[in-house]
Amino acid sequence: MSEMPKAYDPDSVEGPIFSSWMQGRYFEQAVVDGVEPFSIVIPPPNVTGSLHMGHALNNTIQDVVIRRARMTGQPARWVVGTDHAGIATQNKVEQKLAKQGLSRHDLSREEFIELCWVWRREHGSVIIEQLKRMGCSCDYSNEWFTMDPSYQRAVRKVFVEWFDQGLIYRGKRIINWCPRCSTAISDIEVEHEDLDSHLWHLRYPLKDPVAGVDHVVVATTRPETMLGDTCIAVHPDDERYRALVGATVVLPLIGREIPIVADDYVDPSFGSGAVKVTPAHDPNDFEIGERHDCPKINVMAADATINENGGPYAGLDRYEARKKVIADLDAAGLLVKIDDHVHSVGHCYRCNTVIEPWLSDQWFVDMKPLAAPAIDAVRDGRVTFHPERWENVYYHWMENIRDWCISRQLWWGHRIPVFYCDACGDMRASMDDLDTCPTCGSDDIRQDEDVLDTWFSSQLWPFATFGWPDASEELDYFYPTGVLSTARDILFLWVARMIMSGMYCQDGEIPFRDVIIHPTVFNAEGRRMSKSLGTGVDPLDLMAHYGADGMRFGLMLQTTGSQDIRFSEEKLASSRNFANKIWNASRFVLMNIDDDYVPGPPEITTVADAWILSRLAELSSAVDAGLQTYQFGEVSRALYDFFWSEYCDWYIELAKGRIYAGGESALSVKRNLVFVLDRALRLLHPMMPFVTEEIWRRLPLSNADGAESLMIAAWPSPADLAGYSDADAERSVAVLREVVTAIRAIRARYTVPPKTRIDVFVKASGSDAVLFESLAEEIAALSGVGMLTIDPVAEKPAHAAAAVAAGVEIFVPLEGLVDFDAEKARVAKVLGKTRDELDKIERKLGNEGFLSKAAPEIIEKDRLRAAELVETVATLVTQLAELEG
RNA sequence: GGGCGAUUAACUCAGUGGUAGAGUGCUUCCUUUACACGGAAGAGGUCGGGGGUUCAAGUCCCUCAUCGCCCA
Repeated sequence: MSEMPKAYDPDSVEGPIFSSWMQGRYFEQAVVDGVEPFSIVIPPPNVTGSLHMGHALNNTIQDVVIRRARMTGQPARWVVGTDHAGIATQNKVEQKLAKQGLSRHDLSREEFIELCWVWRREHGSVIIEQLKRMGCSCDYSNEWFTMDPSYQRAVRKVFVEWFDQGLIYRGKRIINWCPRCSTAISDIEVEHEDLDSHLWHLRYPLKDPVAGVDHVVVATTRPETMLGDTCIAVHPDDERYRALVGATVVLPLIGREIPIVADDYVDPSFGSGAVKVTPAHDPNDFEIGERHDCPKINVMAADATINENGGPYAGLDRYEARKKVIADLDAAGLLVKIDDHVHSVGHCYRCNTVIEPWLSDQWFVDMKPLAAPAIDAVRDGRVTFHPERWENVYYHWMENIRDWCISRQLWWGHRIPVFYCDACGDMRASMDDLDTCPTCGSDDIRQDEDVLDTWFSSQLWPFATFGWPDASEELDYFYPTGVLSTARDILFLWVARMIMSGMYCQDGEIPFRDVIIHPTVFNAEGRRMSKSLGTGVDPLDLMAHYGADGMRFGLMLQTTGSQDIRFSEEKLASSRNFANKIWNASRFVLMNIDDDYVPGPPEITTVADAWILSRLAELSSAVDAGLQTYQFGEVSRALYDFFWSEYCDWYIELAKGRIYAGGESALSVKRNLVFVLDRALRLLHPMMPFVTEEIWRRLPLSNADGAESLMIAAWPSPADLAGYSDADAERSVAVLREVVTAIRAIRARYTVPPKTRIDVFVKASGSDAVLFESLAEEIAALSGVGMLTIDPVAEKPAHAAAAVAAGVEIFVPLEGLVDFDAEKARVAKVLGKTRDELDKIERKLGNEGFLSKAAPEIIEKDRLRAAELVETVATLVTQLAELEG
């Protein structure tokens, strides 16, 4: 066994440990008949992506959950892979082409798709490698991609079934068009942002004056769309315009004659109360246009320039057209006024370009029939959200769900398997590509040009990754999965759709039981981390500084159910220090294990032994329960406190004397040190897999406790350790700690040199005296005491510092050192605080309501506390009097 | 406009009815053979404001304020 370096060095440990896990094939999990499995599917990262803080957090959570499950003996599989990210991947390849002065239209569709595959082979594994760097225990031998051949069959099967059942339909609708990506996107891929803009009031002349009125004023936030206006609408009850309904307006700049119609949609209080209606460029206007049978004139091309329908403005970009339209209207005296106005503008969630509501032919999914069972699954608890409040967000969206636009005008992706016969007009969805029309036999047949939304394929992830649509033992075994962990912005894009499609495709069986919605990681200023804004932090840099364990644990410390994370690098630094602390504690234990050490079970020979084992038992139940309810912050704090503030600060310190003394006591304390370290490392392993594994392999364990690797060692079950619970030992050590701290405080107050032994008198009688006698050795060892005297009638020497701890008085003779004035001030302050507390508690005990209504154990606790406080006050009063005398 | 969340020590945050906690920072002391990525001892909060319920409220209810997010 090699010597342990003085400081833990993640760099030299993480690589070899990870390789050993891969070599041991511990991440792989086959079907085990008759044993309940546990599985997780990773939210497939975008194949073009690289690890960001959201991934780092989310994958740490999944790794913690799956590692615990694996250690409990459940067959555990974590499915990994990437999604083909239609827009993003296509962008990457187009950028590459652009460098050669080419666009995808210079290539055939097939050639372009082949380039996408090449790109994926060359760059698509970046994020998978980064997951390995983090230590994620995914099954990398079974990596999936949403364009895999069997996955393509899954997508096609769902499309064809939904098509045949009428759940998928084609229609000419207003959709969200991204002019940069040159494709439609769905409603939930649009992000709305309030922008400062204007409300332009425009004067539209009437063809013929009505009752002396020769124009109508309309207000608009998008003046350039007036080129496509096909009517003016007013509210039917609006007295101002009643006479004008049915009149004709001559559209300025264009000259088209358009009617004034009455429609309930119009809000008479907004703007002038009259609105211009552009049915091809606004979803509400589309509806008005439908109701009044107005033409839908599309004035914009796919790149958001004005098309030939825009007359003199054809060819202008939408914003140039806006400027020119306003200028021209102004010149014609038709611009009435411009108000400041804030309005909500949709942006593409991929590229942040302003979305254009645009009329076009697209494919949609009718979501309501799919949503109904998925709502029930959450209502009746088959699927549970953590934190629970996200269930309401889910219900709200699902109950108001709208049809999903699934067609994308891209080449890279799952091509829509719909075939049109130009000879007979047949249109059908087909599992197999068609060369001839099944109806008329013509070969004049073509496939739809569009591909499907990437989310259409990734919604199938929880079952397509187990081989569906083929019958599969793995699907039967691992589906439904146990946990889905994700960021909240994916709730609708992904989680809800997985529940819907999972239940549809798997006979109503849900895809996962628990959904974890983890916090969002913001930067220190509370801003969203963004690569383009430079406000992000790179997890790879963090791992380089703090180790993968430091980053993981630092994130876990910050993960609570109630609050987003304002990312604190300090927490990572303290987590790195924590790893080093554990390393050094282990180093101490191993340095003291000599060649003739024989592994064995723990042996309780002192109160400290009983205490640390009791604390271990408590830790195991806290960690086990906490992980099962996804309380990652609480679990990590429990582990931190146990290792640092109990095992290191007290148990190891108490062990030193016994080790140096040798003999039987040395052997038993070594066995306890090893046993507790072993079990605690197991409990910590899911959060800090590397450092725990590295240390654990060095531990001298008995065959019963050993395994090739910590990651497949047995999880310490709370039931196995429950027998070590010992309330008496815990109380005794609490007293020990209080007294030691009091003596150390006296030493610090008078700067007694560390090596100087001091004499200490403890004034205790009865059961107190017995307790102190039993702890005398430990107290002395930890506070540098030469002679400890326990005496029921101890008298305070003249030159002595004094303290009250655990209800007893402690004297430390310090000839010539005591500063009486400082001592008086200190005692007075402590006395004041103690009296305040006593007053409070006595008021409570004098309250009839409290005595009659509070729980008896609470009252008893307060009585004991009051009694102790009374003694403490009396002692302090005496001490103060002596100091003043 | 509707909903959700937050407001606790200088900073970042735990704490879902019974004596206010942690990490970091700060002060003092300590290079004691596990660890200076350390040890010891300290200082520092009327738990955003107001009202209510309760024997008891940081914790439950109402209300206001501020900040953030989502939906329309």
